[in-house]
Amino acid sequence: MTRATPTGWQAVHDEALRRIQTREWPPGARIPGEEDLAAELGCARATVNRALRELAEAGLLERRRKAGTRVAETPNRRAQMSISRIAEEIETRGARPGYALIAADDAPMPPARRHALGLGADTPTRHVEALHLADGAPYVHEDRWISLLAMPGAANADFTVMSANEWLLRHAPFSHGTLDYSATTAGDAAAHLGCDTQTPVMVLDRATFGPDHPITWVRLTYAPGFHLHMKI
Amino acid sequence: MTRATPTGWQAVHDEALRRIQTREWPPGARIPGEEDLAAELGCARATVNRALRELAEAGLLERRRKAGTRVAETPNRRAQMSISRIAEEIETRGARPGYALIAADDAPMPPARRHALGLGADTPTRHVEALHLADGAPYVHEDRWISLLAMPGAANADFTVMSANEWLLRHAPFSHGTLDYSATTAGDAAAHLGCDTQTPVMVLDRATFGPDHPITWVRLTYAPGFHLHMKI
DNA sequence: AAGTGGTCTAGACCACGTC
DNA sequence: ACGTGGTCTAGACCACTTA
Repeated sequence: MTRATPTGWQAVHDEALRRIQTREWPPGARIPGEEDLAAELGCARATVNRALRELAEAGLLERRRKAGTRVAETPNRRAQMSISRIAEEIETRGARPGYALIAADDAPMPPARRHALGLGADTPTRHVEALHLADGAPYVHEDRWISLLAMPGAANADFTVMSANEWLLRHAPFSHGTLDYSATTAGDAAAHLGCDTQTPVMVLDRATFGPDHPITWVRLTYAPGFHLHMKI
Repeated sequence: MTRATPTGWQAVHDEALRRIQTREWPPGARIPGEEDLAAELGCARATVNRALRELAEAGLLERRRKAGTRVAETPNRRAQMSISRIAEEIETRGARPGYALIAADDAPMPPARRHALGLGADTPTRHVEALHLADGAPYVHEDRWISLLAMPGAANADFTVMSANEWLLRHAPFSHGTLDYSATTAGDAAAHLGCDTQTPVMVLDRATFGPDHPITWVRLTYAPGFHLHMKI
């Protein structure tokens, strides 16, 4: 049976989503095969495949060869957030970004952080400490170590005008990384953030790796009131 | 010029990624068109399209009709995290999940939260308060309101054995939602989490919507030491 | 006006995993 | 063994956007 309007993989996607949400395809049920759906909806199998693949990536369907496609019982949805330049993040929040370098030196990297990044004890690093501002107010404190093995150019880079965050985004052959958010007291960053040392703040520890070497480890301590917003 | 091994869209994906990382295709540069790449790599244009589309979705390439494909100058990568049943989240951390209902009643929903969910003042709700445990220790405190307009079945559901979290995952026609993480003091949840009221903790405010109606609003207050881990 | 990516098609072969 | 999804192909038309 052919249908009137549904052409395009998005139409197939929406129709399948509708059937899932209306429980026409209840949780756990096996849905028709790609061939059958293509015939029913009047399109090619590749179009159905594209639509169902997106729904599977979204966690709503589970697909296995031979076993067919089933509606997920307890969908594991994925929340996404965009990781961008800090200045861009501030602009997105409708504020004017500012930046101030606090220190750029050779302060040693704490062993625990060296280990988290998988960096040998003898690998040279550069330390950068800075403050990012939103409309002139403290937004986030950045405490970073950069591997000079992966980024030799960081030894002579000038971080007074361009933040290490942006410099690395432009120059590092970034491949993958980990993010670790937690809540803690402001502690040493309190002086820079203009709050009490006991104030609860959000902290992001991030390790970044290139295709061959670890690149950088950074702790971002956000000012009180920061919210991490995501959509799903 | 044809190549030896590269068949399959993943091979094309990896080859393109390599050229980006080695700066053979430097940031900002325009890369060859799909037709040219297909000829060079010895595959069909659709295969190249699939590969480059994934790289564009990852934020490494920017594609525009007629203008062609360019390497992003400051890539906006997307970090992903899986949103699943709380019990599953606890199992993933290698602990035995536990659950205890604290209260299931008709406590009124605070106006601010009603507004965040976009719920009218007269829409009936059900309130559920519970504690999730990991290896017997407090893991997260759940404070939730469910719209009885969207989920009339919630009025009579038994939340003593199955948490509202899991019940909703199984029964709600979930479509989209927002997540909002922040750091605060444990406050009222301290008693349940076994910590001081002044201890910094991570809080997640989540609003969930179905295709037609708001479904639920929940505040999850995580025990001290909780880390939100993501990969990119 | 023309170039580029976006998508669809019909057919084919393959890989995997269940039966 | 065989059914199902995963992917590739060659060709085509279209949509968007820039020149």
